[in-house]
Amino acid sequence: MARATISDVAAAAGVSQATVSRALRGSANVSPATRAKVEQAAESLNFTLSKSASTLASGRTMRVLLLVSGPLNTWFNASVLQGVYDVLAPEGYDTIPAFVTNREQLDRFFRDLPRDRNADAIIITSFEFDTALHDQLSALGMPVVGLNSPSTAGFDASIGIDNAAAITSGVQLLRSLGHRRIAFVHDYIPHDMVYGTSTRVAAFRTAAAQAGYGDDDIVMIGADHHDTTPAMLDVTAAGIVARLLSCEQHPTGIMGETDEFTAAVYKELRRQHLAAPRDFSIMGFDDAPVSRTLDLTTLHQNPVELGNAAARKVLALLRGEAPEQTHELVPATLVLRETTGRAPNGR
Amino acid sequence: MARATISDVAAAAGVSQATVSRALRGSANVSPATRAKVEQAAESLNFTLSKSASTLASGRTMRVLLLVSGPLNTWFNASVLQGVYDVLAPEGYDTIPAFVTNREQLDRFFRDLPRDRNADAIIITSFEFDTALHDQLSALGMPVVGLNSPSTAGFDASIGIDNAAAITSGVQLLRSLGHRRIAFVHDYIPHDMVYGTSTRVAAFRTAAAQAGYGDDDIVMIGADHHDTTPAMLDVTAAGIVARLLSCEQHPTGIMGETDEFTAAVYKELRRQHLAAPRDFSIMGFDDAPVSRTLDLTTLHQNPVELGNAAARKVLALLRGEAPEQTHELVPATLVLRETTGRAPNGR
DNA sequence: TTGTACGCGTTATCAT
DNA sequence: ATGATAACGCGTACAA
Repeated sequence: MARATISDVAAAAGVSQATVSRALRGSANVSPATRAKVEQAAESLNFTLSKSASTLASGRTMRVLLLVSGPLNTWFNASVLQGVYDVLAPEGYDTIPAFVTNREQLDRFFRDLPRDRNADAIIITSFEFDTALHDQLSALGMPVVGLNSPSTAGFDASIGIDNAAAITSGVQLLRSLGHRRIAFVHDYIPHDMVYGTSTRVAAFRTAAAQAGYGDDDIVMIGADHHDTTPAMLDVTAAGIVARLLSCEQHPTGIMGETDEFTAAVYKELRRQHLAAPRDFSIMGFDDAPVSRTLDLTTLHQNPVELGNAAARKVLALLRGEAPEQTHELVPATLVLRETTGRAPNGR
Repeated sequence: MARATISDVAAAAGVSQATVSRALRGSANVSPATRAKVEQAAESLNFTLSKSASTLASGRTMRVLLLVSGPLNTWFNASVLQGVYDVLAPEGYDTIPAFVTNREQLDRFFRDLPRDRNADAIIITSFEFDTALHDQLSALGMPVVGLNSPSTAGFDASIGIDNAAAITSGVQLLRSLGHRRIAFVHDYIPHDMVYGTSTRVAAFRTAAAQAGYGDDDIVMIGADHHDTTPAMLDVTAAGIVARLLSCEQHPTGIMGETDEFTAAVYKELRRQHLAAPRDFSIMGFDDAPVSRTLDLTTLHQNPVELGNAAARKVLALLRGEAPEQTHELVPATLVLRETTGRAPNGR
């Protein structure tokens, strides 16, 4: 059985192709009677419109790209995908995930994007762009919405959490608990600056200074490579803890860039027979599931909702409307759990 | 600047459209000289082939659907997606994720799939199908590959882990450690049987029986609802632990259906001042990152590699070849960590 | 409200 | 190896 085409349906319903097209897409100017006839004919012929043919004829692809930084199987990226999918799918849009791992891939991605005509819009998450890239964004010729991008330049709309404010509240928590020396532990920061990892690092620096910590009271320790395999994470964490504990007078307040990373550091700390909050305080960032299972104090964000919001902005832009809020900054709120408490005596 | 079309390139290169098409797709029968001319013309006009137009003309969409059971933001599903993407993207295929949460959505999905002509193949993960669905699969009219599906019926190819063998090895571990009574804790099993959650439950039952456990020595405890939010997970786990500990003589060997679920149960157990492996042994399934952070004994599987393999089978099928192995069953291997040990005395 | 007819940008068939 | 041309299946002015 060859596939039914729109003209088969037209013939079966006794109307023209154009009317079938209008009826099936819920367009106006179709009488209820004809619409019913057409729908029935389509149903009995087991027919739906071909997305590719529609795309070719209309110019709309009904697809939106989701470009994430790094692998798709992290809690954050997967949750954003879920959130985007949730609002796009009911509207008939496909969500096409993509990711790049280095600057070269990113450049090629942006170069091919506009001419491929394979998507109507793009959502870009967690990228740290230099100005050259902002120009590329504008040249894309389609709506571009940013998610947790440090700058709004080049984006038609964006949503993100207020990293700076969140980290400030974290720093202030540690200070109010009496921690005289504090540390920030973070992932590897690649030189080509594709990833957005440095926003929180910078935020910690300034927050600590503002809270009155001197340069000697702050220690920043980053991973020295970018191998994210679980096994390597433990090794990385071990190295970080070694550096942490070998400070002349080691920090007792620790903030981590993400919950996953913090969990590894925390684990190594326990392996050294140190306990939180007895011997130190430690807090993560994200409120990922692992922070719950560890009762880790953290800063809450909801990537599913960020994805929802980004997708809604895309939809508005695609309709030619302005999003309710063009550039939105939502707070990440402190969640107190069991790993933070008063600084140990004498520190 | 209007977009360049294939005929613009043809004109610029001084050849016909047909030749441009052949040259740009790396087809045979194009002289190196013309190919170079064409490529250069395309480059200078900033041209690439339109996927939609190609699809319409050729019938190939260069897209494959990935249907997962449940949300995309679980470790397993996100990892499968990553694995599929990794092998499909270099070949020029888009990976389109989709998921359904109940039987009705699933039926509609399958009904619309063949007539939408929006994908060349489909990968289906972790679904428990009844026979009616197997027929629908065959009627899809495109390659269908299964991933961790309990049966191979209806699939053109499949890959999955050997749940039964893995669970048997887990049960035997507990028995060899001296646990006289054992329990299996698992997620909610919906009545419409869309999810594949029952495979491991059934496997545990038979493995326990074969290992010599009597009916009174086995306790199965499932969640009584399907709310997977992190906060509810803790509540669910609390209920399960309550039931576990209020048994006449409670089991000391516990297996969980997944690491995530097991982690929640384990946490509640610790909250009751019970410690593993001192008071009980507990093991998970999957070797998800959380099992590492908890040093949880578990059964290892690698969903990224499963995704890779499934995608490779799709590619083979699409080329009209037979996959290297049509139906593949890979072992899930026991990973001994810190939460299992000899049964407490007197039990 | 409905129909006519053209165009969307390729691929594929058949010549040459 | 290359060129002409007919599909591919739909959207959309424009006309009726």
